[in-house]
Amino acid sequence: MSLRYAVLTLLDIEPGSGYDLKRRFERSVSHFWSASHQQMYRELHKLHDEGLLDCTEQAQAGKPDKKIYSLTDSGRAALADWVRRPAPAQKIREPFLIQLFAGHHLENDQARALVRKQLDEHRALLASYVEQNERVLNSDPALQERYWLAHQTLLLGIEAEQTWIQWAEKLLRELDQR
Amino acid sequence: MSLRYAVLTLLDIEPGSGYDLKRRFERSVSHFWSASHQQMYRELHKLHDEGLLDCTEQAQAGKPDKKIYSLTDSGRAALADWVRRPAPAQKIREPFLIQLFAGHHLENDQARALVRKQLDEHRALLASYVEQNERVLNSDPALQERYWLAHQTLLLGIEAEQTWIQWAEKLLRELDQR
DNA sequence: ACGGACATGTAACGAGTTACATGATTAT
DNA sequence: ATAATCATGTAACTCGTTACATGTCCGT
Repeated sequence: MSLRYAVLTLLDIEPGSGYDLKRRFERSVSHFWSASHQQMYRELHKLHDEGLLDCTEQAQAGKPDKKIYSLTDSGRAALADWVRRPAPAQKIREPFLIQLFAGHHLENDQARALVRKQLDEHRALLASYVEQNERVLNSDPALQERYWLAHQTLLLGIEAEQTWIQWAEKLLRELDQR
Repeated sequence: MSLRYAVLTLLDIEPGSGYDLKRRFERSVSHFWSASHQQMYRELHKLHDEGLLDCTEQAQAGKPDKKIYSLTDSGRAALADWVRRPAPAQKIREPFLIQLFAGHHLENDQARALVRKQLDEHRALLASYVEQNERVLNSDPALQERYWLAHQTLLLGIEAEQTWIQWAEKLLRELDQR
């Protein structure tokens, strides 16, 4: 039930098409949500059917038509209502940690290869969050004030990645010594 | 595709029933995986049909019969094979952070209530991980050595929760000042 | 008498992934 | 020519949640 509110939140901040939304999920909220374009289109149709979104088609020169979605009054009401009810805690599901948990099947160098691979991915994530953070810090102070709470989510993403990376680096050092 | 390997891993360490497994998910791997009993039974049936698990029924005095599952040779082979292939990175989906992202719909005290609620839950998680950790540290050193890598996953869980809690406490202090 | 732990399941639905499908424009 | 970006979609499948269903034993 949360995807719909993620979509409503982004469209509330700024209306856009399914394609726009997909990019915004990748570039601005990837530290706490992800969704494929198939999910977007399905969700947008459903929200439109339920009257939470308006849709206007926009012709473009040299590009396919766009369907621009924006919140209706009942969409804004649904979002404002959901936002203040405590959300269910996320359930963690981390395949890599299953692999370590089954680690007695792994040779030392295989374990190191797995950890190094994850470490690369998490370092790349951290770098992209830090970059995003710099863009925020260079933006209009009035906007920064308006989206101050939203920005806190990015700071959590950064700290979480740093913790992860430190843990993995320590683990690699210990694996090297065995 | 990862639930099946989580199930295989736990049954590889020690055979058991669906009910046992459900408890072990809650008590020993909840820091990286969760699953309901319905998922267990479905997955166990599937793995049994595919020949990765053996099943023997065990009558019990005063309790319902148990179906004890254990890995077949091909089950162990499937696990050993999967374990060394890099797993896909987890996709984060955290409903609470959507709520903060839509935080311009929240009054200051509503935001504080949401954060405090999450903080309580994360503190409870941390306490349960710390308790688990103490049980591990008091266990047979030979087992600790055998499951050293598995134990590292718990240490990550603990550090991740500490990071989360520190972030939330700081956020609460800042919300108090506004 | 009632609730909690033990033990196993079915059915329906919602969420997420993978594969397939189409078609224009722009840059190499 | 060929790939990348823009733009929208369908179909089939797996995974995860919620609700329903049954029955025993044990403690209070």
